[in-house]
Amino acid sequence: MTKRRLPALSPSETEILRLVWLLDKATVQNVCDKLPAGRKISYATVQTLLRRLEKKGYLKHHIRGKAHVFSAAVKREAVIKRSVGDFLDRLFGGDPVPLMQYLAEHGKIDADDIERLKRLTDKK
Amino acid sequence: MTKRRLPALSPSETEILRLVWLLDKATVQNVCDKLPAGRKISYATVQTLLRRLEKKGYLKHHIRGKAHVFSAAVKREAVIKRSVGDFLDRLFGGDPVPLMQYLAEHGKIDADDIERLKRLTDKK
DNA sequence: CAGTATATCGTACATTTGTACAAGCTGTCA
DNA sequence: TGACAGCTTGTACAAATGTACGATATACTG
Repeated sequence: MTKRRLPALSPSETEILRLVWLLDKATVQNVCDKLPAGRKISYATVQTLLRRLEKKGYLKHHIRGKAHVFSAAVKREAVIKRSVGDFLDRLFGGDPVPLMQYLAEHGKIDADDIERLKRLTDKK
Repeated sequence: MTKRRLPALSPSETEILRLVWLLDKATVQNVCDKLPAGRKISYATVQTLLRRLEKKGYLKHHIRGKAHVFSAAVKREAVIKRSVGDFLDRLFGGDPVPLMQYLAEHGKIDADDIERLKRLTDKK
């Protein structure tokens, strides 16, 4: 099994990668259209980011007409796992509990979220 | 109230900042000593990172003997809040539930934790 | 007081990141 | 078929990042 370590994701790359995941398959234009309203960033920049994501191994593409259609080259799960892991290490020394507490105490998650979550984990 | 927006933290800076928080007050040497075993990074590099953290406004220092003693210049809480917020935005579009879910599914957090969490948020 | 161990300071430098323009292809529609 | 809208490619470039050396300053120790 080739569990090779892809080059790290930069913040902006992560932001773009998330949108590709969301769209499943996406052209540069598609990604641009999905950018949050306030995000002022040019088509060309999105394109560069997608190019880099592909070079780094996170995306692949096929051609449709004259456009590139990008899609995930590695499982989202795996990327999330690593990103969260790295983040946890850096900010909390790897201990997830403080993060959870933070989320709870700062209203990032509310009672409803907990309910949903409870259902999710119970089901497992 | 001066809620100014400090320059973003880089991953390595975050890593070092966490150690200063942990130590409360720390010299370059102290930080080096707290680095996890595998982390190969020179004294000089740690020093640069601390310098940058101070320039960015996250740390301040006073002198003790010939050494600088660094400590937090802004509340850890505030930094955490922003870091987690940014991270959540980039990777999950701001929705914390998938993150919690990830934590849950990887055995980092179990049903009991969620129960406690529920109580925590209910009480608020 | 002079030497030594320990600090900081100034600086450097290759990469990565964020951002984007300009030039050159290529479907498509009139 | 020829022009045009829409894409990609090549390239650029300043700023941030990760990493660290060499020179200089300074507190202790004998």
